[in-house]
Amino acid sequence: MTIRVLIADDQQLVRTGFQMILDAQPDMEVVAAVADGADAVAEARRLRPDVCLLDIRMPRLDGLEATRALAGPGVESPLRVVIVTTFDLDEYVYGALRAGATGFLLKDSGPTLLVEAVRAAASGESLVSPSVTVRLLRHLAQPQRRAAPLPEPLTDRELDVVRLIARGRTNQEVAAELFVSLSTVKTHLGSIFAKLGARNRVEIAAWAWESGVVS
Amino acid sequence: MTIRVLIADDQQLVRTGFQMILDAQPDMEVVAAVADGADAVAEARRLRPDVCLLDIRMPRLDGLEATRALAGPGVESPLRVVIVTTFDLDEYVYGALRAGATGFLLKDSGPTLLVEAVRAAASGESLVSPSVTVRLLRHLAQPQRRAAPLPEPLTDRELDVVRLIARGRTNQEVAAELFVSLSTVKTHLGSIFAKLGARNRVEIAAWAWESGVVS
DNA sequence: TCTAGGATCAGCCGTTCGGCCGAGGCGCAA
DNA sequence: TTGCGCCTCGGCCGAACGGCTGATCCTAGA
Repeated sequence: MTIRVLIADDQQLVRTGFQMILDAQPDMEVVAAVADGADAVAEARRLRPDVCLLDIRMPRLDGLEATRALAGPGVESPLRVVIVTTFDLDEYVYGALRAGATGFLLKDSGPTLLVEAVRAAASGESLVSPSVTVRLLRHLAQPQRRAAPLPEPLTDRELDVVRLIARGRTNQEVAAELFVSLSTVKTHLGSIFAKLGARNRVEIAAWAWESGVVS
Repeated sequence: MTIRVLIADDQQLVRTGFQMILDAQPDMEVVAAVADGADAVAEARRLRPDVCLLDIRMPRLDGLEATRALAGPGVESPLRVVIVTTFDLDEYVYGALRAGATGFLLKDSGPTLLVEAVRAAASGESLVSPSVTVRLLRHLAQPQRRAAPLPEPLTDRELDVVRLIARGRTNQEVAAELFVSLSTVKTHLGSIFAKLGARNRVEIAAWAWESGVVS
């Protein structure tokens, strides 16, 4: 089963470079190599390749718009898109993910990663450049660490209350769901207010969302 | 500059396999290969390798605990830890990230990715298994898409109110910050309640956090 | 054994919330 | 011009919230 790849980049050298790397793989075949986003969308819809390698900076239609057209939310049969770009700006990365990209590669990644990224994308998986990944992981790990600067740790029971409060339950509902009385809930809430320094239940909810206690 | 690697896995075959792969690289050297987490922490502190490859399932101290000890929040000079495991459970992945891991590899990844992951970790970057990455990216892309299913679109002014409510402001404070009267705030809130189908202000706040209106 | 902390409950009381009524001004489009 | 939607404001009222004091029970640790 050969992996059919479409390449879109406005620089001729990059196109042929990628093509040589991929065609050297026994299980890959470059079915199209175009120079702008509009052509990429047209050819991709016609040929339906397994993986589309898209540059971001392209004439007529940039790579993010093209990604939206090929793999964005609402597209009925989305294609696998790997964004390949020189710049690892955060806005590019998140823009690409939101647009529906499967992978995100920097052009300084080396041929090994390019091949691996295409292979991963073809099977519905994702390979992202290590230098980009490290920032993404920081993003994912961050909200959990912000849970540290809690002045005093909440007890398990208090966390139960916090989770329900954060979902919009009233004290009465929290009491019912935890099988305790309204008074008990209010007592726990009092401790939570004191420990978090919150002034009202919404501040408790906001803390819960920020710190990852609920998600 | 050779990359010094520590391997921790309770299975002898896995240890030697990893060691052979890494020692075959001209720029890598395995400085220790241990069978449990406690030894891993001790040896890592003594030898201070550039990268630690840790399995999750290990006797005495599991990989996540070991990661916390070597790279967790609060550690003064954290080491680079790559988690290598058979299972790609979500709880493992997020647990590893929260514990401070730099990378996350599955054992079915192939030698190429292992080498690349070590190289990435050594330079402070992150390489994560493609099958894991695809789920992480979905997590990152998700909150933006969930902003769509709002029953009726809120007006700009209503969004102003929502943002402040979600941060725990009282109606009085919202009024002051928006330079309007308390009555106006309550009117806006009424519209917001109707449009979102919320029953109380915390549900408004929860919607705001989930949909990405505030972050 | 005594003690400290967590979980459970009760009542009181002032404040805030949220629903409901009504009203006026403004800009835009039919 | 006549709507319509949005923003602005006021008052009323019941329900929910949040602070307070005080109490019992249980478990873990000194």
